Amino acid sequence: MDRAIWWIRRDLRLSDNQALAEALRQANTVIPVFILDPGLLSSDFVGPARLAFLFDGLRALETSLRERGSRLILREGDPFTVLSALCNENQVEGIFAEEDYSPYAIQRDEKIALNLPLQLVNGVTVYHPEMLCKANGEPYTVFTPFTRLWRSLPAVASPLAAPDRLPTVPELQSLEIPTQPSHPSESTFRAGEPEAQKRLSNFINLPIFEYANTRNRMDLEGTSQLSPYLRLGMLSARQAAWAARQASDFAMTTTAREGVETWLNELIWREFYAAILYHFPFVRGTAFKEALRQIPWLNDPVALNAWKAGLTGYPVVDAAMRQLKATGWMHNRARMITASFLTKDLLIDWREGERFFMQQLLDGDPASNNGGWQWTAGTGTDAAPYFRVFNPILQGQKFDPQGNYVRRWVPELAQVPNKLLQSPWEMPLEMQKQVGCLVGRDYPAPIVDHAMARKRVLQAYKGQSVD
DNA sequence: TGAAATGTTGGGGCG
DNA sequence: ACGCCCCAACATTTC
Repeated sequence: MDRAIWWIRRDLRLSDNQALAEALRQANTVIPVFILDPGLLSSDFVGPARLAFLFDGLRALETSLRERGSRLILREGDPFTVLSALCNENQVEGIFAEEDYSPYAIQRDEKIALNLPLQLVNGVTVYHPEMLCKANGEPYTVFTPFTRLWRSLPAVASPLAAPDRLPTVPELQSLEIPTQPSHPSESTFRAGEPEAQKRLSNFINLPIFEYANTRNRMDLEGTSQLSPYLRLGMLSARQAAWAARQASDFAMTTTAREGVETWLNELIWREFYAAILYHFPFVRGTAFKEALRQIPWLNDPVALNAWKAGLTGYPVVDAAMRQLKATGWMHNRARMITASFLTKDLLIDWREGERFFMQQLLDGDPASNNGGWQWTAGTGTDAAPYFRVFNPILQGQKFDPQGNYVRRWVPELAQVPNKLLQSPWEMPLEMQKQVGCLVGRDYPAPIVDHAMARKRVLQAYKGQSVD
């Protein structure tokens, strides 16, 4: 064909882009198009942080396109309307896009494919969810057999190189990439493919070999922090999995091998939740476990706001929530702790937390975020049992042993001695004065007593659960 | 990818 | 030397 559109959605990269590669294979001229979809941008599952990251990512992509003789066409509106107009006015014969498995995307794409020549190509995950089913065709709902199958599949294909040159794009009208909204004040995530690839290569060069030991430590940078880049496809899942394979060739010690395998496992968790959402789209909004759809939530709006603001009186919870707001990212261990606190200590519906995380996180992904929340709430596939209640004090002591994480994000506690840092209300009044932190004035008293809350949530879940 | 409650063991102080 | 108690330390069970 002569002209095709590369419809960019969550694949803001030129390297290892199977949709772009297929468009280039089939067409002489490829028009890169991104559509600002009001239906998505105004959703309450989107917030300014990720929008700003998206717009910066588009700017970076446009730069890369121009360097190769192409350009980015930015339009706004309902995708079907926009694409129809583009096709009619420019004799476009094909539209190529990376398949997206979220319910909204599936519905949108099915409707478009009825009337327009849309071809979907795999790429959001390494393997298509349809490939990751049991012998009888049923999807997996337990992670362990899923990961066993994932690892047994033919080796991950090597990623595609970015094309050196791209065809010239006809003169088409294009919007300016918005400069609003602004970034979280302390975000360290620079958008764009070059940054993503640099971070990946840094990570597999050394930190990956320590990953098994350091990944749970909130006070260290033990994780790859690649999730925002995977979210918008500045890095492909295949590039990440391929890099892990390369790293495993250099893993000489047991620790190093464990590090690589543990990190790969996290990538497979991402594929697992993508497959869950693909096969069970109702999990967006409904507990996977039928027996846990009637939990008597308290949903106290005051408590919810305290949680959002990082003012619960539990230092590790507050540190994490403030990190989220300030940077658009939160350590995974901290995500589990804050999610457990919201659902189990405060007895607030996991959907409230899911939505807030989607609004705040640069990496907010409908599948992974939903999977994580349902896991913690105990309502999901292969989820934590309902009686697994995190103790925020013990979690802080274990995974922030020197308290550097808490001190970084909750500066009013900076002078509190280590022993009482995770439970500052236990400081004698004399000590509170000495360290300049009166509990109840300079830092909140705990909004709930954990021991009481634990008993309460076990009661609330009891009888709701059959297992 | 928990934590609390309960049970067991074994060393040491002490009469 | 012996029995008794206390209580860490560790293991198991329960939520």
